[in-house]
Amino acid sequence: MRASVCLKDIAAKAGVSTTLVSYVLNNQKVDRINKLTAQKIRDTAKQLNYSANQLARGLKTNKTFTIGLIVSDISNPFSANLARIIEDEAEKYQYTTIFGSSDEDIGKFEKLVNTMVNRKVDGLIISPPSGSETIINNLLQQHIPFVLLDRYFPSIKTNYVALDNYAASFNAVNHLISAGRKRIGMITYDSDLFHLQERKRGYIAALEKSNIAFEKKWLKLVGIGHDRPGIEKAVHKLLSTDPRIDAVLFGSNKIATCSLKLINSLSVKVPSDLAVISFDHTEMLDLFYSPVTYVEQPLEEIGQFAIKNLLENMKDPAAITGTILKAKLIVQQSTGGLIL
Amino acid sequence: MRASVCLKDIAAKAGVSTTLVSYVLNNQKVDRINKLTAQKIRDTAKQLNYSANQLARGLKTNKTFTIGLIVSDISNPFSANLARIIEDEAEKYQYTTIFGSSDEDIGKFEKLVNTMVNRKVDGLIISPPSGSETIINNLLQQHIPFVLLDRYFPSIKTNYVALDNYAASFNAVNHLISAGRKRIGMITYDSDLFHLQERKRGYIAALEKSNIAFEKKWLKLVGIGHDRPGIEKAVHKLLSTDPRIDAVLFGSNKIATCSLKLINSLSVKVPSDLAVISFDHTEMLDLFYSPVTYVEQPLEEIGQFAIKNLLENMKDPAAITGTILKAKLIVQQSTGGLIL
DNA sequence: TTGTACGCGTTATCAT
DNA sequence: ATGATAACGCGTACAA
Repeated sequence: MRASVCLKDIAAKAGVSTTLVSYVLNNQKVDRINKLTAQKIRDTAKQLNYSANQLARGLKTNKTFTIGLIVSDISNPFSANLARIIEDEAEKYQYTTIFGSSDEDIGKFEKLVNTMVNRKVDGLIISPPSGSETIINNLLQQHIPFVLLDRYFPSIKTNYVALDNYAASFNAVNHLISAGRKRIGMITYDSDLFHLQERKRGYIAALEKSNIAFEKKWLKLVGIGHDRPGIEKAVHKLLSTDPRIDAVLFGSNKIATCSLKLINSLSVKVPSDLAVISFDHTEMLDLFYSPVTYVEQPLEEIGQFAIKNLLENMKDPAAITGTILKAKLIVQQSTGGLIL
Repeated sequence: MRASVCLKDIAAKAGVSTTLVSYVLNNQKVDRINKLTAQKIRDTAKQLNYSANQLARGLKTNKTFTIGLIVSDISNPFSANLARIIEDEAEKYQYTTIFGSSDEDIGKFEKLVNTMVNRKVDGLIISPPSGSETIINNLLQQHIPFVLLDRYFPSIKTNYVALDNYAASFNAVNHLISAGRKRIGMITYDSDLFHLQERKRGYIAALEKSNIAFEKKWLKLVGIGHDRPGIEKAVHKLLSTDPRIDAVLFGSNKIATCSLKLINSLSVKVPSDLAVISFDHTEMLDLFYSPVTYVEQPLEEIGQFAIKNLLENMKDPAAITGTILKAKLIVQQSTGGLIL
C-alpha cells in the first residue's frame, strides 16, 4: 500500500504518460496539449484527490518553498509575534515556515542551521546569537539566502532587518530626562551582540547630551539566558544606590517583566519614586498599576522586510539589503513627571 | 555548480561506490566493511563537510523526521509556550517542527493540513478548529499519525491530549463560591468545540451543586476570533447586571487580558467588587493590581504527552491514546474573600 | 563491495 | 499539433 496517489496513478487511470500529467497539472505547454486530454487529466486528478509529493518535487527542482526561522526562544512574546507575522507573510508567497529556538546557545544554533540547510530550505531568517559570525559566514560562502533578524554583525555584509537601537534607547532616556529624571539606571544583557551594545550606547549618549555624568553603578548587566536571580539582584542594587536612582530603562521585555514583578512587591512607587521604561510591548505593561512607557518595535514592518529582503536575495544572490527601522516611544503613566 | 557535496562526490574522491559511502555514514553493515576503507570514507566525508540531503533520504525512506504543528495562533502565549515545549521534546528524538496558525478558520486549517501532508511530515500535532471533523477523519483514513492538542472530538477515536476542562471550570467556580461569591458570571467563546462546552458545563454544574440558580445573563459568549469589541461589550453587560455579579470566570487568556484592561480603567475594584479568575497563565495576571487567580494547564505534560503519543502512534498505527490531564487552580488575591 | 533499481516529479528530447 | 521516452535529483536497499 503506497501512502498516497502519485502521478503514475493518474497517468494509468487517464491512459496517458506521467509527463503529460505533470505538464497539465503545472499548466505548462498549455498550447501543445489537447484540451480534452487536459480536462480528463484534471478530472482524474481531482477524482483521486491527488496532490504532489513536495519531497520529490523539491529534490528535482531544488526549490522547497520552505523558510527556516531561527529565533532565540519562540515562547518569548517578541519572537512569537514576529513568528506569526513572518508565517503570514511567507504564506502569501506559498512558503511554509519551519522554526527552531537557539536559546542563545551557539551549539544549538549551529545544529539548527545545519538541520534546516540539509532540509533544503530556500532561505533562512535568523536571530543570530553572540559568537555566530563563523556560522553566518559559512552560510554566505554556501550561497544560502538568509536575512538576519533583530540583530546583525556590522562587520559582515549580509541582509538584515533591525531596529535603530541606539536611537530607540537614546530617545527613551531623553524622555526620562525631559520628565525631570536625573539619576537614570539601565538593566540590560551582558552580551557583545551589536544591537545590545547600541542600546547601551544610546543610553549613555543621552545622559551625556544632557550633561548628566554617567555613573557605573547605574548600569547593570545580566545573563542573556533565563537569569531571573541576576535581574532581581540588579533591581535590588539599583534601588539601594545612594542617592537612589529615579528612573530605569529595561533592556528587554523579559527584564521588564521580571523587574516589575519584584518592584510590584516592594514599596517603591512608580512613577513617583521611580520612572520605568521597557523595551518591547507585552500586555503586562498596560496592566501594571502604572501603565508602562515602552519602546515599540515595528514588528509588522520587521517581519515584512525580512521576507521581502529574503525573497529578493533568493532571486538575485547579489541583492544584499540592510534595513534599519525606527522604534516608537509609547508614553504611558510610568514616566509621569516628577513632583518636584 | 551543485549546491552541496553529495554521496557521489565522496565516492569519487575516496574511490569507492556510493553504496559503500551510504553504509559507512549510516553505520550499517559495520562488520562487513573494511575498517580502513570505512575510515577513509569518513575522513573524506568530513573533509568535504558532507551532510545528507534530507529530501532525497526522505523520498527513499518515507521518513522525514518532521512533525507538523498546527495551532490557532502561534502568537498567543498559550500556543507559543506549547510550541516551545513541543519543539524541545521533538528535538530529543531528532524531529524538526514545522508550524502553522489556523486562526480557527476551517479553510486555512485544511490548507495547512494539506501542505504538511504533502511535505510528508511523519506526524501532526493539531489544535483542530470547530467543524474540522471531516478533515480529521480524512487523516485517519489516510493513516497519517496525529495527535489532537488541547481539543478533541469525543465522537472520533483519535489520539488526543487535553485538559479536564469540566473539572477545571468546576473547581474554579467552586473556589469562588467558597470565597463567598453568589452571582458568578462567565465570559467564554461562542463555539461548539467540546473543550469550550466543557468549560461552560463545569461552570453551570458548580453553581447548581451549591444551589445557586444559574441566570442566563451571567453567561456571555464572544467570537472566537479577535473579538475585542465583543469582549468589552460582555464586560459592560456583566457589570450592569442588577444585582451586579460579584465574580467572573474568563474562558481564556485573551478574554482575561482584554477584560482586565477594561476593568482596570473602570471604577470596579478587584476583588472587593468583583472576583476574577482566568484560564491559562500570562505574566500580566501576576502584575495586575490584584494578582489574578488562574487555571493553570500543565503545559509541559501536555507537550510531552503529545509527542509521546504521536511517536507511539507512528510506531504502531493501532496505538490510539486519549490523555486527559488535570488543571491546577493557582489562587491569588483576585479571589480574596468578600468582606461581608 | 559494487551495480542498479527505486522513490516521485520534472523536463529536455524524441516520435507521431 | 500531441504525446511519450528517458534521464535526472540523491540516498537507500537488494541482488549479484
